[in-house]
Amino acid sequence: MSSRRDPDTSRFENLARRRLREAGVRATRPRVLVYSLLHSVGGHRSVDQIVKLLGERGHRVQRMSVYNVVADLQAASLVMCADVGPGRALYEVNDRWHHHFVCRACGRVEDVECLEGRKPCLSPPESLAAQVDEAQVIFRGLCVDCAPASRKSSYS
Amino acid sequence: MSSRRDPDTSRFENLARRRLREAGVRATRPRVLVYSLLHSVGGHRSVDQIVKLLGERGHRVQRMSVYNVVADLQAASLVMCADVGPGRALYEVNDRWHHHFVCRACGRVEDVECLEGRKPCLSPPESLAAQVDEAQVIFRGLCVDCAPASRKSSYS
DNA sequence: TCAACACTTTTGACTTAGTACAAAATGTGC
DNA sequence: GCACATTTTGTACTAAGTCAAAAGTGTTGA
Repeated sequence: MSSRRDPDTSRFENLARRRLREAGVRATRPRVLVYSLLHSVGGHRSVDQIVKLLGERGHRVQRMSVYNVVADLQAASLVMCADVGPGRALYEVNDRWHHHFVCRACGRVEDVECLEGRKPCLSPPESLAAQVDEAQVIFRGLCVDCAPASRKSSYS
Repeated sequence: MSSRRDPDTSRFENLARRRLREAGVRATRPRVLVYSLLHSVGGHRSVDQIVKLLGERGHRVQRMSVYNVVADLQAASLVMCADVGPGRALYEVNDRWHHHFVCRACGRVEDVECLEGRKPCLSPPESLAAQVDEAQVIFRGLCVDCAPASRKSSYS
């Protein structure tokens, strides 16, 4: 039924189905929908935003299902949770390892290229006797849109 | 009244009062209590944990007040919010700039020394045309207590 | 292609985290 | 010590995430 709505959508969904199978997870309806949505819209999305975006496209999926799905897809390394500080969790497709910049003023999140491009890109001090498999960096400051406004007050 | 409970407590509270004044914020009861608590117990504490810990010490403070207090103290650079991923915000005293290690299994948070020791310790790529004032790193993996347990399954 | 079965989704209620606002209280400078 | 603005308190509310049991669906093997 969804294949008749939009040619692009079905293309994304077929890709999603294949990727899911390859990763060893069952290609259920919510999983295909969530994964292909994240692919098509891009960016960093919260669970409720995913539910809303799918709803707008005519796909009713439960909130709880999306919570399950993102957890499963994260375990399968198909999506990743963007560390942007406390608050609600944001998810994105896991293509290339990267970091994030968060604007203090407007909350906008942008990707920051990782020089390494793969997971353990920074090494923690030896003293931490544990196995570390990833190091996410959060850059904070003011984005190009917000910087001028607050710079004005610094100059006064 | 609190000064008669515990000699150490009043010492922390006097220190806190002085620091608050120096930072230009009014030394109100909740602020003094929260700040001296964070100093004395150390570690990374959520708002509700702070309310509970204060309650156990005989100080009743509203949850809402603690939210206000940590926001004010953060603005005054007296406490900082530890970026440990989505979920509730954790606060700690702001002494030396450092990063965090979070255990995937038990959620434990540990401090990781920052080689620089002061705020913008990593530079973002030039392409991000914005002013960046801090870069927090979150190391994820398994802590010394959890590592052996899951290593077992990797070896099977 | 079909049936069986385990794995997922759905549902609704519940816990936890954080916010809004107005009234009461309190710290600080004079 | 007073006046006044700043904070705190209390209550109610929204948002975010979890739990558990029943219903439903994808996959495997015949």
